[in-house]
Amino acid sequence: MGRPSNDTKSKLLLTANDLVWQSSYGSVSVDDICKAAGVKKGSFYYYFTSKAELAVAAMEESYKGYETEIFNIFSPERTPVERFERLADFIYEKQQQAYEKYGRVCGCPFASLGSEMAGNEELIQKKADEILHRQGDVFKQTLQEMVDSGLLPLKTDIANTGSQIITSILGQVMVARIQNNLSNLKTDVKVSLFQTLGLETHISGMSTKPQEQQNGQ
Amino acid sequence: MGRPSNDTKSKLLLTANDLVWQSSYGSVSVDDICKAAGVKKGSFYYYFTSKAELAVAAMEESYKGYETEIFNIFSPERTPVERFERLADFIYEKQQQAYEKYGRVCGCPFASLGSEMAGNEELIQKKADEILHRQGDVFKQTLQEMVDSGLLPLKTDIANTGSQIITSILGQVMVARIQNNLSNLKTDVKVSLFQTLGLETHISGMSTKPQEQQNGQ
DNA sequence: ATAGTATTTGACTAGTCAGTCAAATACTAT
DNA sequence: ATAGTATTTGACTGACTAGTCAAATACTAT
Repeated sequence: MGRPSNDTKSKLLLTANDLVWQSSYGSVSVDDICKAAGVKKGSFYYYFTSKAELAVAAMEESYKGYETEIFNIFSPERTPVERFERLADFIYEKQQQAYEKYGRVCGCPFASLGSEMAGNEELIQKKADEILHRQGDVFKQTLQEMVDSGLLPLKTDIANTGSQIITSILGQVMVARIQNNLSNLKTDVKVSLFQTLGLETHISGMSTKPQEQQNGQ
Repeated sequence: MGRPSNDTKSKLLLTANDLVWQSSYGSVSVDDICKAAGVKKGSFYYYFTSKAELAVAAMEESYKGYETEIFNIFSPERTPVERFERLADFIYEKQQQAYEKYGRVCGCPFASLGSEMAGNEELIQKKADEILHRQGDVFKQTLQEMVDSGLLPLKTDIANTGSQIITSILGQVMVARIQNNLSNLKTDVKVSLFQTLGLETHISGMSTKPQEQQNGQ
């Protein structure tokens, strides 16, 4: 030992993300993260000065990956409507994957953590806020395109519509976590997205509502 | 000492609610709650068997108060539209009061706590879920009235619309907490509410959007 | 007054928490 | 091979954690 695997830091970031996403910042200890990552605590404090600093770094690391997928979904090759359709599917897929991996609906890692620690750790709150803005900017850019191309009325309040999209998605994802139930997410994200945009939903297999049941424990 | 003030239990419930709402379940210890309530730890465990049990009891206690206000807002004396208008104002007022009292935007106490502990404390998750349903039922009842009276189209999916209302509000309130900023809440809850209902907003001083700034720290 | 009960108290666990540190180890450049 | 540096280790804090308990105290009914 001494100076081996240089992925110690990224292993810590990934592990922290996993554990906090499943449960919460408060219920995951530095020891938990170290044990799960196979790293000794001394190493942890070689790379990070505090638990909160790790959390912020993990948020950034995780969001960077998410962001490239979002950039891809919102690429100019797609029509604006296709982008939002793909977004809705993407959100569902992410939650579905997390469900398979962790055995429960996990919600939005950034918003959950941001909301949990908003009153205690300013750096975490700020990072969550920043991520919200980065996400919002992507939406607003496409909304502007839609206004320019006549798909949306000129009087559209882009900033407001953008944050409506974000809040609506976050609300649905948070409720899915609380209910530990993905079934509402499957179609409703798309429905409310198109309703917010004032567009008709002509998507296959998407009437107004089926209703299933699924609930852990 | 011995058998004095019989409000020990309710003082604990109230204090727990206050502290957890401001910060989080994980960052508030039983000692914190006891100290703030002026109660010794022995007494705490005379009334509650665990921290989680207290949290659940505090949620119920707090929601009961909230619920009577909601029942009032949704009383048959008001028209359905008035009810939802009043609801939006009520939500803003609550957050405003909490902001004045605690110095920060606090969000929804039930959803925040429910989301935080969903992966760790099943009883808390279940209680949050139950509260979501109780709230949803009130909405759905009024939505049914609106369909019956022709205010909403017959084909309206009431269950879906009801949960859209809830998720949209929760999303907005959570983002307000993360951003520690109430200004978007003031008009946007009403706007998105009426948009979800497919009704025009003819409310005084409610165009689409002003924009202020307010941010602690 | 006295017996019984509800409530309070404070001292007590035993484990966990975030964070520290000096020493050991492995790599890199010379 | 050797000197310097990056990284790892494990043992160590001291404060805090949720929860326990026997004894003390205050109320209620008689």
